[in-house]
Amino acid sequence: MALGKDYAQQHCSIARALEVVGERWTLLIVRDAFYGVRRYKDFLVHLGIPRAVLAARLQSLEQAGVLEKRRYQQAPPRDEYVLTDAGAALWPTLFSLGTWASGHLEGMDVPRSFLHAACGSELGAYGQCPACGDVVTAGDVVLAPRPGLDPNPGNPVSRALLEPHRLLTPLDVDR
Amino acid sequence: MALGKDYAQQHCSIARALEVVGERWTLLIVRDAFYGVRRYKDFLVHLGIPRAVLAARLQSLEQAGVLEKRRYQQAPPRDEYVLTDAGAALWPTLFSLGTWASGHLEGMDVPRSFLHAACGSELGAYGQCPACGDVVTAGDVVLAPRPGLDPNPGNPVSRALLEPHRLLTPLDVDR
DNA sequence: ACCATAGGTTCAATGAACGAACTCATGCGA
DNA sequence: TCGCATGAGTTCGTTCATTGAACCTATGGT
Repeated sequence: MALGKDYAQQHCSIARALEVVGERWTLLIVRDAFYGVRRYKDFLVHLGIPRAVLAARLQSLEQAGVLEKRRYQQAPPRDEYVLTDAGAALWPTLFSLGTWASGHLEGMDVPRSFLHAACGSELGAYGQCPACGDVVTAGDVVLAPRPGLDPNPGNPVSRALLEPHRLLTPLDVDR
Repeated sequence: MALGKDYAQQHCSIARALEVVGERWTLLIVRDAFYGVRRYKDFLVHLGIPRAVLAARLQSLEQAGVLEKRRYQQAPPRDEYVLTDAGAALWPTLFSLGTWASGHLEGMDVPRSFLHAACGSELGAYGQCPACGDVVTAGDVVLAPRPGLDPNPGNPVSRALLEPHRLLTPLDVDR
């Protein structure tokens, strides 16, 4: 992409990471993938992203090995995009980014919380469970809405996310 | 900035974070601030960023409360940009981003390592010290070059970074 | 035969990034 | 005092990316 030309020079792992996930929209797509969004249409309506940009980003994330595109239905042919293991390893980054915003940005009311699936307690700094002491990986995290989240959103993906949902498991969008 | 119009709708802490640090160059500027870069000129030569973009980013990071601009010399007037506490709290994000790239991107040879200043061991997942078990904050991290890093870089900032350097402490660029 | 749906691609208009040149305040050496 | 150098920007024309609307294709349903 475009970041490449300059960033590649940097010879730094952070710069290399940003080459892959640093473009506009990219990390939001990855976030949605953690939330269980898998289909083109669902990314589209949930993010409000232009179609051309979504297609480009899905393709580059697939090439980078973050997402895997796989056919889940033959006729009509339908593909879904699922996080690979490498993609799922982005969870600490995404979690700390969200935690940072919750704690350090003005006027943030935190709309959702991340809970340890095993015990239900809210994850603390560095994604640790304060009760168990475990560092919790994405598959053991439950995303739960909090009061203040719009109870009647306009798109089916947001509606599906009104109920607690385990990360990485597919979201049942069509009720 | 430009991301705002769409991202603001998202009512999600990750989206809010990306509003502040999600633009091109922004996280590399923050990374350099952790490395001890403080002056306009040094950001410029180390990043190879267009001057206008750098000026815009420094200003928006200051407004967001990530960087503090402060006068370190009256005549001629000279300012430096230093991470605030809120800015320094971005360390886990940056660290996990770098860790992710080191572990999951093709053909990454890791050019630098992050060590726990107290004991010298290399930091593990989520920025924990495997020896002490402590979660290490940015101020207790030493950035150390590894073999393979260009031994004779073209700019003084990269030259200064050839020696181990504690994060957040000012970099002595002029030898 | 007609419409709907999922997942795209194409295209003109807009906006952001780029890089070179210019500005301005100051210090310094001759 | 003149002239040059330095740091920290701003200005501006060109290039590149993003946007949103329209179009396309394959299939299924009625």
